[in-house]
Amino acid sequence: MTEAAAPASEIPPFRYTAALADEIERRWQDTWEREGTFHAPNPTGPLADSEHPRAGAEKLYVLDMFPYPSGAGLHVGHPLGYIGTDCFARYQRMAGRNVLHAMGFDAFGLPAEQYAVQTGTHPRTTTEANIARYKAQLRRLGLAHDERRSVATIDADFYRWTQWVFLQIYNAWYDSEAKRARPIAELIAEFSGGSRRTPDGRPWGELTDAERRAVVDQHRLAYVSQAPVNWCPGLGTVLANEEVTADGRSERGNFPVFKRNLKQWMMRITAYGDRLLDDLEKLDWPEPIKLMQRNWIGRSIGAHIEFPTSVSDSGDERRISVFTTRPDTIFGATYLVLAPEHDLVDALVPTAWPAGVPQAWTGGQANPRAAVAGYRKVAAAKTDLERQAESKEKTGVFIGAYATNPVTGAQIPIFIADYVLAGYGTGAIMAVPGQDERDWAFAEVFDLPIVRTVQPAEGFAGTAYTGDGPAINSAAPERGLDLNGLGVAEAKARTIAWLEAKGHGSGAVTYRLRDWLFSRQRYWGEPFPIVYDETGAAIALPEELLPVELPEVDDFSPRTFDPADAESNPETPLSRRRDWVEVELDLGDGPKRYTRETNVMPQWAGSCWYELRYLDPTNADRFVDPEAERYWMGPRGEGDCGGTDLYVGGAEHAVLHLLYARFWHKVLYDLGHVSSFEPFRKLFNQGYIQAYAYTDARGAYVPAEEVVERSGAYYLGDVQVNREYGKMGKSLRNVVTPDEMCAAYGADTFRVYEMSMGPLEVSRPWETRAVVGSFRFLQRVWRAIVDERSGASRVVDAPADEATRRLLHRIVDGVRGDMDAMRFNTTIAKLIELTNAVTRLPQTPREVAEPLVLMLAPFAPHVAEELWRRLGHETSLTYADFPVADPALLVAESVTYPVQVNGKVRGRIEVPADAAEETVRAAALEAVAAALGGKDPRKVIVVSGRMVSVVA
RNA sequence: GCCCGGGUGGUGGAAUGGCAGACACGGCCGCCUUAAAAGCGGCUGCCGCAAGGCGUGCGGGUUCGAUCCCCGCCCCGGGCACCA
Repeated sequence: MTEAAAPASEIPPFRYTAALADEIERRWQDTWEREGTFHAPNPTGPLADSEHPRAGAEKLYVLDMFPYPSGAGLHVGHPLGYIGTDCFARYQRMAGRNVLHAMGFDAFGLPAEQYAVQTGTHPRTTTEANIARYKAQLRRLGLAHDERRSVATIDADFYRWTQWVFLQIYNAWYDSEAKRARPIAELIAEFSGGSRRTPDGRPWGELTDAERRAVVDQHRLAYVSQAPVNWCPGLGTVLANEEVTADGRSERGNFPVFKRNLKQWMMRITAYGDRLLDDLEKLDWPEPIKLMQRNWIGRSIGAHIEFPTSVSDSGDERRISVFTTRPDTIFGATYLVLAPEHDLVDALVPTAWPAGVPQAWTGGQANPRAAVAGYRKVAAAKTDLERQAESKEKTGVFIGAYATNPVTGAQIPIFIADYVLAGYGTGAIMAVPGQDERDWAFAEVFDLPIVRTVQPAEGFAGTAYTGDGPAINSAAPERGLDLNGLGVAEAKARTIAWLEAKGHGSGAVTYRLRDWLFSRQRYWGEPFPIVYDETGAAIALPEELLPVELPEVDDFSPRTFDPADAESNPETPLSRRRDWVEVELDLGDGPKRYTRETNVMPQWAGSCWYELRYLDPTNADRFVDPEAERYWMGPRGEGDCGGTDLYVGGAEHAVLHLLYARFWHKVLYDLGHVSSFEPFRKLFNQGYIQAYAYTDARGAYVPAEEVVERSGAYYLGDVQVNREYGKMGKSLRNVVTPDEMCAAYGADTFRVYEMSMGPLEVSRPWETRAVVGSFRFLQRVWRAIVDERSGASRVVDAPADEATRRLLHRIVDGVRGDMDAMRFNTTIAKLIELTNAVTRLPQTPREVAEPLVLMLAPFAPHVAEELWRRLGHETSLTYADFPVADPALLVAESVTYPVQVNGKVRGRIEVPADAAEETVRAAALEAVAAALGGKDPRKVIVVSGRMVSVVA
């Protein structure tokens, strides 16, 4: 032994160091895996276990939004929510519940496909390698998942059931009377039995096969439509409305998106608009997320009103149907506006201007047809961004035709203008400038009449008045309608009744929500279980032919185009595999040749139902066993929606994933496949961990970990750099990984740090140098129980002193409350408080050491298991009872009251906890006698157990 | 423009009508050490030598008492955006 070895020996041999943490953590991770510690028993089936300590216990289903396994691996921000749910799940297990917590992978996605296009590596190869890496990183964090239940959406065993759910949706229709989906066979039965009328009234038996199929297909919840869709040439695929940003670009890649009429698969989510909206009431979700869904669905209640038009050149009588939320303002409808692309425009435009048309209405054109064509051309050339920028400036052109206001009988001009959208309502409005800002602005530009039909409030100085008030100028006694004096609500009801009685319209509801565009021209997604026959009709494959496996291809790329080439057409990667596309099948009428659907499903498909597969991941006969679903997700009584007990993830999925998943779940509910009618009962949005990034004078990012702060400025060496705050990312050179933190301090320290840095729902900056505080905390806990020099126990069986015992029970009580409410940061603060108190004691009483270790276990499970063992326990603490406070010890013996005089603390008194109010009052007045200066107080308020306030 | 969420020490945050700043980082001082690191202990909102005063974005209000409730404004973050 030489002198050189001395420094190392100065660290006490049994100190809780990173090396010891690492050893403990890996050992316990192996033990948990070997013993299947976190397996949650199902009520029946292969995952049932009647011997399990929680078999038959009250259940709790805790769910994370499962990740897309990206090639970059995890940074410290990613596992925040996962650690949060893990701490909560571990606590709930100790509190007696049977907790289901699993982790899977949303593994179809664009990045692996784009990588494949660049390198030729199969997306499956990349994705599976990424999943393996994620699993290793997550395992290192000690997350207590039931690993038997892990699924990946790319596994054929999984997507077989994604395809199966698609078939359920395809083979269903929405019965708007019953307000639920029903099997398509029941619709066909109604048609053939004659209880339901065919669209054109002919008996079902007289329709050809093709006609029948067309009628049925019009009702399906998944259908092919030739409709305007979002075509993104830069990505080579179409996109859902939800995937297009407000300025008309793709959310992913930021490429321009164009409206094109293309044949695509759609999902009839609009049929569920009402229920998706109304059932939000049942959900325990953050209010802002509910609001975003409400806004996205955008239900408007109003009326459809029919306006007869002047007879067109062709001699047809045409009526224009408008949608309005303000039928009560119909007396003020002084013109109509159609969207430029509205179907009726061409039929209505006459060849020549009527007499006396103002020059400003004509767009400077010699005849209406030229005016319409000219306006359409200008409107089409505008990008969405330009439209927005110019949204204040109203443009339009008169089409040369007039309509009749059904209530006033007045001839009112018809315009086209781009402020009316083809895709909303009927694509036409009655313009009421008196009560609508946009109509007012348009009326001013074209000098159109403005009639107020609601008396503005006293002192109103604006233009259009949209508030409530009595109706004015709204009587047509000769037509049987008089609204004058009525409030808005009453006037609406009266008008709708009149419209319906006279056949001029009816009450109506419209939605902003559009049907969901469900096909993508990509490779790396679920193939559709659909083939086409020689007539081009779509035919669903029978269940026995599932899964339709994704074939191998040489070229993973869809054909992409110049991002600005709006006239290009999609071409799918699968369409190039002709030997896969052309297939011979016997679908009941002998072997025939069919062509496969070559689109694939969007990335959202797998995430629409994965939470159900966790419940019964090995089931080869059903997507989920009904009993397992009822146990884990079933309603908890009359009116309850059921669903997972907790769902944690980022707010960025507020509309997309959460709306689609709710929709699928409701279809499955209607068809009797699940007992819950909402998938996620409680939603919690975790915040994000963000980071500082630094740029030098050239704007290039410099390694964030090498930057130091000196007197308020930031330096890399001697060079001053500029600080930015935002995401963590490779290109920003500010990534910190959980792996680095585990190596430097251990997973337990990392977990404690992430949970202690703030409330789970709040975003906050990462600060590596602060992690040491959590490390010191765990070292103190360790030191309280293990002697650093000898490794011997410092725990004694002698009882704790009264003060320590009271502190313990107060902390236990607080910790329970905090854990139930997922306030992990304040829980940890309390545990630190207790630890700091114990640290000051010469020895650690067992009656404090054991509950401390148990309360620490959800956050630092490895070191807690290790200490639990050193405390003499032979089994894992996973199912040990979480400490309970003794209520008798929560009542303080004496209370210190601050005494305020005129709102300022001027003294303190200590009195027995059960002192009468008079006693407290007298003691308080005595304590502040000096401040009162001999005067009698005007008022004395004694807040029991809190404080005394004296008004001098 | 409209709708949400939020502004508290040098930093992350705590307290939701009752002693503002729990707990932690950082900083300062000390112990240990030849020294450094680690660890441990003390102090640390601001002004002031002190007594004391001031202090939760700004202005007002309710209250014995307001970070908390109400009204008006400013700033930051998010969502929606001609939706009839």
